[in-house]
Amino acid sequence: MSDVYKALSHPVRRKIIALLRERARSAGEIAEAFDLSKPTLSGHFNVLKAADLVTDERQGTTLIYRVNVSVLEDAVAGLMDLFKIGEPERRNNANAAPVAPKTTEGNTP
Amino acid sequence: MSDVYKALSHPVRRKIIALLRERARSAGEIAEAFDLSKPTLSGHFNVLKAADLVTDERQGTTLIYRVNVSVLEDAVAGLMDLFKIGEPERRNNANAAPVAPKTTEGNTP
DNA sequence: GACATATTTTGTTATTTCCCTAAATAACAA
DNA sequence: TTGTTATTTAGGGAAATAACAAAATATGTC
Repeated sequence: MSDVYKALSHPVRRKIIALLRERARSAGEIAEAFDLSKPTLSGHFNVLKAADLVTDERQGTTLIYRVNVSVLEDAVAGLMDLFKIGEPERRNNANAAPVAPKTTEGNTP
Repeated sequence: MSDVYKALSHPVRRKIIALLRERARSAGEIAEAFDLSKPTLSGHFNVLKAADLVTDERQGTTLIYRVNVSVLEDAVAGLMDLFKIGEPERRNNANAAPVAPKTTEGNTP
């Protein structure tokens, strides 16, 4: 799930998702939408697949890509949780109890 | 707004946001929560500031960091828009009208 | 088998990112 | 001014990322 943010960090990959959100497309179709070589796009597909944001299915010689909607929704939910949208943040009590704060992820990447 | 995804792509920066979401903290306080040097954390602060995800305010010799909640909420909204959550995606009509699809961002990064 | 099409993998290069130590800056106290 | 604390900037090295051309793989047709 941490790969999702990395996958979303590149504008080309975000646009690929936007294209696939409209309809499923072949690798070649997607490549036409960019001024990049097919190997470069293929690398972006791999990043998106590693993050489970897209799936591919072979139809003859072509590969059809689709978005994985549930993972997308999880990403939004995770972002909302990260920001705890809804609950107000405390304004400024830096002198409060020095309790170790609970956080979502590990310290040393 | 494109810097936001890049800022969120690193686990340390996401944890910084989670910490600041609990309460405002000084740079030193945040640094204590990680096994990284202060200059390294300072670099992460700069990325978060460039994305406008946090603000800082000097109090004497210390710098107090806070999350910028509105930008966080915008990021969630942008993500929901990217995925058009709510509207169902079309399943497979790759032969549909060849209209240039409207996307959110530019082609050549 | 030989050939064409669609896509990926491999190898290489350039750029960016992340981390560190050392030095610089800012604010304040003595 | 001198010193102390808090934080940043500067410089550099290792690793990751992104791009390309060329070669390899997969599928289908003749």
